[in-house]
Amino acid sequence: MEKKKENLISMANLRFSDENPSAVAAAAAAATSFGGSIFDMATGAGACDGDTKWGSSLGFMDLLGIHQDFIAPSLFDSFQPPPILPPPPPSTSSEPLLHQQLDTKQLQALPSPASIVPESSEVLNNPATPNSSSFSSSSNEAANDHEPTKAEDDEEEEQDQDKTKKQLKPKKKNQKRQREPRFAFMTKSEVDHLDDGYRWRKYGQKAVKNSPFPRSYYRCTSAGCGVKKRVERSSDDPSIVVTTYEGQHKHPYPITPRGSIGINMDPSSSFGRSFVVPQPQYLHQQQQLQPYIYNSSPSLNITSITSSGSSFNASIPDFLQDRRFNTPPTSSSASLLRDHGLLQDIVPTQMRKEAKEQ
DNA sequence: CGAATTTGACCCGCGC
DNA sequence: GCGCGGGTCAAATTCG
Repeated sequence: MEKKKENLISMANLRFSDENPSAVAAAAAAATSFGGSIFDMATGAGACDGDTKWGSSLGFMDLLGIHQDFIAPSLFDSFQPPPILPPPPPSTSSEPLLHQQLDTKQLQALPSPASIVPESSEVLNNPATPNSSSFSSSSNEAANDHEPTKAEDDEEEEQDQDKTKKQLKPKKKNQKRQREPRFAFMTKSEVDHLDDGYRWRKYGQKAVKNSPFPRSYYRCTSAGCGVKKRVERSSDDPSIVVTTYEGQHKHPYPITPRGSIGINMDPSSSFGRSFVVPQPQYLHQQQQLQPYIYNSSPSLNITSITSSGSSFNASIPDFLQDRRFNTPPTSSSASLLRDHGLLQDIVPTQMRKEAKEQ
């Protein structure tokens, strides 16, 4: 139980911000490509009019573009399925997550409401520390970013030591790790590493406490791009893959070898806001896929969290506020986590909705 | 042969 | 101060 909670919490810890739209987009792309569907969350219960709505040329980027306009009190209230999902890449053998099975337990474990209650972030990373808003805590690293002093001081010394010990990263200290905004989402997939169109290089893997599944760490291979991605499987539901993006790509969206994803990231336009979407055919597929894409059952949860309360609103994706998506998110929908990174804040919302709608 | 992955060790922050 | 867990590094290995 605890574990589950922790998992969720950690996810909640992620920050959803406008600072890393590309990451978000990538996430979205990945999610969608997996059939996981970030968006499957949005539609109304079971209603899959998604194709009509989503069918439009709205791009992921647009959808995901985290803008500052979003001010909706409740993300979910205004959230609806995105227009189109990129065709699932062949490489990913995503299985139709027909029904999300995020553990209800987990969900239940999370407190309540959602709406953007900044302070509620308590549960985050540190269940133990209540007031340390998780948000801040999880992002505490980020928070710490501003304090180079000590770090720098120690830095030199430490470096020496480090060297002596093992020539490991001398730099680390300097930069006192600044955590980029993170964006996490859950997808149901057999494949751990979702193909989001970007090139990733795995640089580490760690066993996850209380989970039989390891966590893999990836870094964008593009030079100068420090975007990282963390992938792990939910211990609760092995079919669920939790992907966390950190940072934003500073380069154009790479051309997908598979050509499965037609995303056109135009660096000049705020990093790929334009998303070229799929062929009509896909739409058809979509319908077929709908069950897991728009399915009312939450097959996927998007969790996003903003590091700062203020950023919260700012970080909300356009699509969330797009009037095109008028239908309230449904139960099934994935939960969008944002906000102080409290998963609970989000999940609850979802749940609430579900309750309502049902 | 270069790129990507694996994997053990180390760093770092945090709670106790 | 110590232990734990998350995150990262980099040498070794594997793959294309």
